[in-house]
Amino acid sequence: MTTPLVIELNGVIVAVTDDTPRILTVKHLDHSLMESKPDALPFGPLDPAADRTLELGLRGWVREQTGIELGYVEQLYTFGDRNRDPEERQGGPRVISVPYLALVREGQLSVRAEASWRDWYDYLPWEHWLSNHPPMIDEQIAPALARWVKKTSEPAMLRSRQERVEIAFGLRGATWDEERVLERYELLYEAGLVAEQARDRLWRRESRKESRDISEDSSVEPKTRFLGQPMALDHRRILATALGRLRGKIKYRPVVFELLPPTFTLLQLQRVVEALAGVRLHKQNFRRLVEKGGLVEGTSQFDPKTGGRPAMLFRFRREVLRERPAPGVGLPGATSGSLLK
Amino acid sequence: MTTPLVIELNGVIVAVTDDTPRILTVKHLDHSLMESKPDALPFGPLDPAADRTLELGLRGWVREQTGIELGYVEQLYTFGDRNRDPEERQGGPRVISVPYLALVREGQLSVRAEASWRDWYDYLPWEHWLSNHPPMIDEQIAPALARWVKKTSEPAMLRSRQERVEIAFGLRGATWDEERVLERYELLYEAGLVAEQARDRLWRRESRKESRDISEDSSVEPKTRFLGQPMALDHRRILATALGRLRGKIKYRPVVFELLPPTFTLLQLQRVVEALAGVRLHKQNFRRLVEKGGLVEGTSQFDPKTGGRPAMLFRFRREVLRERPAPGVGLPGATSGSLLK
DNA sequence: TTTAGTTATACTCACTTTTAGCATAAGAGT
DNA sequence: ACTCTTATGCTAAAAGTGAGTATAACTAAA
Repeated sequence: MTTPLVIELNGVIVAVTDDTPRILTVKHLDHSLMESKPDALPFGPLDPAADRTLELGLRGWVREQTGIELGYVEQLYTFGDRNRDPEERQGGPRVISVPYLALVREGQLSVRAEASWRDWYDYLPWEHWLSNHPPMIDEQIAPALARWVKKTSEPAMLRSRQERVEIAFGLRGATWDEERVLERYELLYEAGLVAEQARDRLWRRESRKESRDISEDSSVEPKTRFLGQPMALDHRRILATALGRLRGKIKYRPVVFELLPPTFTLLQLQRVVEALAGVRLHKQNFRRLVEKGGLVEGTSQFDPKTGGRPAMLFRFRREVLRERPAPGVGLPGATSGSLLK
Repeated sequence: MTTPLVIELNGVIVAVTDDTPRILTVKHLDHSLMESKPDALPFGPLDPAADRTLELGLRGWVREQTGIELGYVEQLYTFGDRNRDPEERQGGPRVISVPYLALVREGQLSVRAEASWRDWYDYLPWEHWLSNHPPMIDEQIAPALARWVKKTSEPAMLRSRQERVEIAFGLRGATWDEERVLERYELLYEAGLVAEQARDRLWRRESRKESRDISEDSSVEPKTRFLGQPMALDHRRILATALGRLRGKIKYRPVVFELLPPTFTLLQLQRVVEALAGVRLHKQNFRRLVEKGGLVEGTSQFDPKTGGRPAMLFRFRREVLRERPAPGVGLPGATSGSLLK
């Protein structure tokens, strides 16, 4: 008698419109105790007999649930911890999920009514540094995490938690690393600051058999409101993985262009990068970098609707792939040093 | 009647000794037509009932097959294309494989007799640029790939192949990107330059049912010897994935130290980086970079066995994690540009 | 005990990149 | 004509990089 196994495919479908990064969500029938149906990513199981590749399976589910035919797609990670899906506890199969990141141009698509575009910072508001250091971090996150750190009595664990918190959230002089999105989400989850943790705890209570799963001090924060909009299952963890990956990738591969029309102004390009990285950039230097770096080339067309002087329209310069080893847009602190003899 | 599904866990276990990167292999019982048993990575199926996480499952298999208890471990990718495992064609279950990269310190380990350490460049010799541009590239690979490119008649396909080849192998003025290891292996596979492709083609012939799987022009090169040592199943593809990932990662995360003893000389550190990247570095500048970059700190101990002046022993400086967003060792061309406003 | 060979480490110098601005250009609206 | 807005050109100072020279501290052979 073997335990059945299911591979679930998830799609994090990203577009940037109006300088806002958005993801495509669907409604999920949740039999949980959460008030309303939480947002979910498009997802569905792999059909081991019919789907020739994982990616094709994913494309099929996305087509069916949202009406979109995906272009650029990239595998993110494989989550396989037991009991990520609560149905597993009620005798369901072991579920392994394989999420994909997909980049599309929102304007050129129409989606099913069941699906809708949401600002991804609604789910991960602490990642939004466009205007400034989000006050939420100092006002809610830092104190709550400090309490959580102190909840453990073991000194080694305490130091480890302390270090994780400081590095992840750039506290006490540590520098904020915009790529550590997943680390941040997981800390907030462990510390009980996101609604999903409370939900999963309830499920854990219900199925008392595995009481050791209830870690002694991962408890719900009483006075803190939960942070950000929750999602179904572990979809927010997947979203965090996607955001982290994308923030990393734009630095060394020209993926931003998947989110832009074939021709665009440099400010449009900059806004997309900023929206993803969650950081504001220096306009003149950005221009110099992408232009001199050979990443784009001017068409001789102009965009008259800029509000000021018309901007030249640029296009992605494919040849850069031959010329430079890691063509991306670069972000603060990217200078790491080169040492060829 | 559902098709059964199996998740296979693979470990690419890396150590660097004598300035040579090595991987741990085991013997694989292969019912194929290949002369002798090909080398394999340690691997085994996930037990959906017993293994709480994928990583734990992997650690178990590695322990059993090699006698090693793994430390640093990182998931690589999930390969799910149908018929990667030839047994699938003979009615076996659908196999999805999830490989992990593990870094260990070889000197401190003793492994089972069934397992053995192999130079990873034996399997991927074209990646070895330590002494110079490997002659194999110009003498065998470039001409063979050029023939393969021309085998297609469709112009779009031809251009696409041409571009892939040039970018992957740094031909015709393109720059060699040491991270594109997987791209290179896959090109060689498609072009029939590695033994695995010939083997898989034979299997494909045998099970005639799916004749469309035989792509018209992915044929075995007649006059060329196959390149590099073959491995079982698709383990060489997995190895290529691992090498590419590791070459990327040393640049922005301090993973090299997982391969070194707690204290080491700067030359030891440099040799490990060189072994992985397959590139030689400038000694004085390397020293400046890791020292000023805060990646290491001197102990006041010295290593007397250097052959010349004794070298100071250094240790990894953990605090760098707080200070710098992406602490790694840096390689040629890493200057990408930073644009904070 | 020189002397040659080997590795370590300090320092320099000529560039190149990056940061942070200033300044001008070319449109729209009043 | 004036103001506001966005685009784009340009530059000085600071920081970082690539390639070497010079010196130090050891071992082993002459």
